[in-house]
Amino acid sequence: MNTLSELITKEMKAAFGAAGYDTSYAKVTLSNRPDLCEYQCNGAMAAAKAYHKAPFMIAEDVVVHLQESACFSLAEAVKPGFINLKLKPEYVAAFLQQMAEDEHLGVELEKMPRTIMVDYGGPNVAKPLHVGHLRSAIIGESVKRIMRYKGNQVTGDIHLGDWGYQMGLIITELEKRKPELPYFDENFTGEYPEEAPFTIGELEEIYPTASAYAKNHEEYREKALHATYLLQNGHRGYRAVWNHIMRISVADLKKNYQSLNVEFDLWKGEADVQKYIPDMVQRLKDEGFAHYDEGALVVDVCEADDKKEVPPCMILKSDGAALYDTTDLATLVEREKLYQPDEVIYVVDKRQELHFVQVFRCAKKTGIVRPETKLSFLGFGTMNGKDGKPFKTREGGVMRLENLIQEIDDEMYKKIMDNRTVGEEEAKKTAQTVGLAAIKYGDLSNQASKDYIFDVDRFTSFEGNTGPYILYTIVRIKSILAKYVENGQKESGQRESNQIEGLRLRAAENEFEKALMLEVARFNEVLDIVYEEIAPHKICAYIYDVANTFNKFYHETKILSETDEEKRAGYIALLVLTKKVLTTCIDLLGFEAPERM
RNA sequence: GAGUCUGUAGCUCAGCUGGAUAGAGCAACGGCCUUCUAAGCCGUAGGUCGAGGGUUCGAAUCCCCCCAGGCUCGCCA
Repeated sequence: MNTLSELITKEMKAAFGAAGYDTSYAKVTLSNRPDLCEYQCNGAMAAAKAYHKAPFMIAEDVVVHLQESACFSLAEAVKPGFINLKLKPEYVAAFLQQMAEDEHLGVELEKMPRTIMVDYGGPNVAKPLHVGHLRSAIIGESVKRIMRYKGNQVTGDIHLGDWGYQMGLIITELEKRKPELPYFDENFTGEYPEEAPFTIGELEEIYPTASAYAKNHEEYREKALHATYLLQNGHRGYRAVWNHIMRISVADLKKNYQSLNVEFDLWKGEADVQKYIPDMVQRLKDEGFAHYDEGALVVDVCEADDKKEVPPCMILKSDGAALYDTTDLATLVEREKLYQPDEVIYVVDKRQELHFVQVFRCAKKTGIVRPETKLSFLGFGTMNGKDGKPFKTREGGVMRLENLIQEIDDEMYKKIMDNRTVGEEEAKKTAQTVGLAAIKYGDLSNQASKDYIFDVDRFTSFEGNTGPYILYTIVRIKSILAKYVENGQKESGQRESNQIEGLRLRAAENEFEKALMLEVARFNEVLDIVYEEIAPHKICAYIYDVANTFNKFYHETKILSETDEEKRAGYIALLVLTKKVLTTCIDLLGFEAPERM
């Protein structure tokens, strides 16, 4: 289905052509002067030079051909050379009707669906999630959903950090505490216990303890490094411990991500791709891509038009160990082998950009991915506190994600209990739903690539451009629709479940209704832009506009008490569509609306 | 030092493939609940768009140059 702008532009092109001007000047855009018109065309001014003619005259020539148009109620030439446009209410209503009947609300699916992998999340096993993990999860989830909505085959991969030094630390600390465990008995040949020797709580305490201790105790550090080495080289007991760590930690991570409404299709990690490294390294050597430089094995990735020197991609350290370049390349090896993605999107901290430039270039150059595979880096900025510095707890430590969420939920719960008389159970659940929306909307309404300030007070204040405001608007609509159904049942005594579906949109009769219709009609156009630019924040901007326009309409219009039955049904049809647009959008952002709040 | 991003109202942010009077929200001040949820709506006030040049009929937007700040710059990830 075309967008409204496309349809209008088509009309405008015909008019430009009929008036004898090139149709490329006929682009119509949303008006930036809503007091004057709904849409506008600035092409006459651009065309003035080419035709050696005053812009206003060109505009007048064009406008003549628009007077009989089926879609414009107003088409006038103004001052320097603007063409101001207003749409016929019936035209807009017909457009919305078509949209309402379309399964995808008028959004065109990708004609050539692509296989896309979104690499996001990236938590480290055995370390608690902290606020640093929040943005990747939130943005990545939204990106995944947006790509999917357009009809692509999308896979979300969490890319666990499960193969590093932290594992050696945990093993070392565990051995120190419980040396009697069979994992540490070199002569043990039996079955290791199925039960893990620690709980998730202990695990989370072991890592920071060990990490801190290692910093001050060289011998301990050496031991941990050695343990890491042994683990990576197949030490049977350590491998068994590693399995325990993984099982417990992943279960906990799943729980945490679930509470964020974040869902991964793949739970792959660094450990999964270690097996590809030897062959990959060998091939890079054999085919002459890699060479030794200062003792390390590297692949040059600088290019002729680089403005600065791009350091080589490092494959092996001087001591022969793999590092993160290696792992990311091996991950691409596996992805190519198993999934052949057309595109891989990395949703990671923007400070890692150089690393990914190196990896992407190396992967392309060495044929790890096909030349046509698109590798995209979607870097996000830092989440700062009110002071503009990276977000910390009051004590200056790293804020755990759970605590942050809890803090927001508590605030929300208080607010809900203050405002309404809802049961405690419902209030608790609603608080979580609204709290999550507050956090996600607060994040996603900013451009992903920029740093932003996470202000708990602002996000929990729930006024203005916030997630809760959006939810409140949806809840209002739901409430009206529910009452409409209820009233209908009372009047007719019937129990039709679907009274609000299938009602026809009517031409708007007042400016508030029309404004809402025009806003809702922009949905497919906005989604195309969001998709092309991978810009979730534009969804936020859009639904904020929709919510505002709806609330104005709501304020000016008596919906349920409207006596003209057809008119009332038309309102309901509009509300149903508005609700669909809003709920679809928040679903793409990764949160949902409660029934009441 | 090099590269890169950012600088818009007191605060937080849109707008940036050039267009009419630079938009929101918060904070401040003033209105609107016997009527579909006032977590709402309406209004007032608040800006030499970091500075200076340039291109253009027209610049927050494009180019140049400064200023300020963030981030990155081979053996941690």
